[in-house]
Amino acid sequence: MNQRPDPSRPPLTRELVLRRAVELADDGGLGALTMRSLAQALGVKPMSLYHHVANKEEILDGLVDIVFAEVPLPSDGPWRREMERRAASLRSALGRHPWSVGLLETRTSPGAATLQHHNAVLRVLRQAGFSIEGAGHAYALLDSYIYGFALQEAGLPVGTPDSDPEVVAAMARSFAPSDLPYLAETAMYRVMQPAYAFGDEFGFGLGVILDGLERLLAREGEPASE
Amino acid sequence: MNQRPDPSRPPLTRELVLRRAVELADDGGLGALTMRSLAQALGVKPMSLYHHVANKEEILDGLVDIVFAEVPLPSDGPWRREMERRAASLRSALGRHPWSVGLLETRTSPGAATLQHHNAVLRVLRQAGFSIEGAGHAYALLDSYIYGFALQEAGLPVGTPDSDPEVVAAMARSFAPSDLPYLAETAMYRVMQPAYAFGDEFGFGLGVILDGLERLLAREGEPASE
DNA sequence: GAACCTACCGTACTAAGTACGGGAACGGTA
DNA sequence: TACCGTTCCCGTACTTAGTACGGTAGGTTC
Repeated sequence: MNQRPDPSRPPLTRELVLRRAVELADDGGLGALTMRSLAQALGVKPMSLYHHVANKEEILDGLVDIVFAEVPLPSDGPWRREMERRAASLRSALGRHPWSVGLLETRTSPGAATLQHHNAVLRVLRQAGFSIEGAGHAYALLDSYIYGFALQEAGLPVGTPDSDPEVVAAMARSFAPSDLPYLAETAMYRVMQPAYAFGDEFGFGLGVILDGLERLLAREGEPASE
Repeated sequence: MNQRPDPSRPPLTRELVLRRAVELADDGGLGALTMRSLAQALGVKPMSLYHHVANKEEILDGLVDIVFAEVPLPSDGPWRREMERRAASLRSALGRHPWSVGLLETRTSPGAATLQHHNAVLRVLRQAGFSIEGAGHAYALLDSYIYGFALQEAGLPVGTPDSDPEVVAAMARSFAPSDLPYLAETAMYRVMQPAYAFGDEFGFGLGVILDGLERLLAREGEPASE
């Protein structure tokens, strides 16, 4: 019937569609992102979206790439500092978009930003002196940690503080402390520490890992290994 | 109309429903698990399921707990060996049920098996000499790594071997090696190693982490810290 | 001015979750 | 034997998704 009912609305583009999709997923989760809701958010009818993306799968692939695009590429500083920075930005990007962690499991075709990101990280590691294999080890270890941490954070009820009274109460209802004394002990300890936030654990684990990688790097320097 | 069209079929139970649900998810992914498909697999009509579970959410919660129930509880051996064992079993359980990794992100109410599992792990760590806080650090670090690793493994196309020719080909199509030299380098290296499998990375990272925790434990022994 | 293209929409089909209201057998109980 | 409650199950139907199919209005091209 009509081409553009409201001519003041800018024409749809793939970029615009993806950006709005991110917003919808951010508040409301992936469940709130439907072709219909997305169309409505864009002031458009559902089927119009299909002129800019092939299907919903393609939108989901695009979303992952947008998240990676938000993580600044590491640059030329000392490798350990660069990796710390990257870990922090990646974690915060995953935290800003909690749905992205779940998506990583299913999305198998990386986008351009994702590939560039991987390349930049490998560059830092290689130039720091890691062997190809060592860089692979290091990268797998770092990313496993970061993803896993983000996954656990995403599983917590909204606020980062683990001491959310409702959660503690729900937990207390679900088991008798005497049956699970060690769990109860830790739960107690955390409740008593009003400042405790699970997010603070991140730095600790990252430190352990980077220390380990530093040792690996030193060992790779020696010719003894092979 | 009729109560049980096929009297030879055992009556539905919550357990039976959940077990079949696991099977459906195992082959076919979470997407293949619908109330309708589940009912059909059980030889029953969809609405019958609702007499044993409140809704699909409850099924999903149950699935996570089943996965944890498959992981043997650690026992009284040396903590490092117990943690290695647990890491291996947990990873393999997550690998057998790749959908479970994604579920962890959304499921927030742990089941009985899950709670018992946490308790048993904390017990090992505490009895090994970790402080409450140290055990928390250690646990968060270990699980982040294990979950994250499983997440990355789940993201790989079915077979564990990263050298799956189709994937490599798809990657090669999606970027010019000269633009992403470091990524290309690693991709090449892996293709040339026919034996390379991402799964083999697991032990490396775990070793780094356990080494770090061992040092932490030694440090906690000293009184200097506080 | 005919053919084509771009951007969009209307309609309609299919699959999924599930509310609602039975109904058939079985076990008391009287 | 008649009545009744309980357990397990089913039929129907509503709602919300994704998306195939086939337009249509306005530009663009020759």
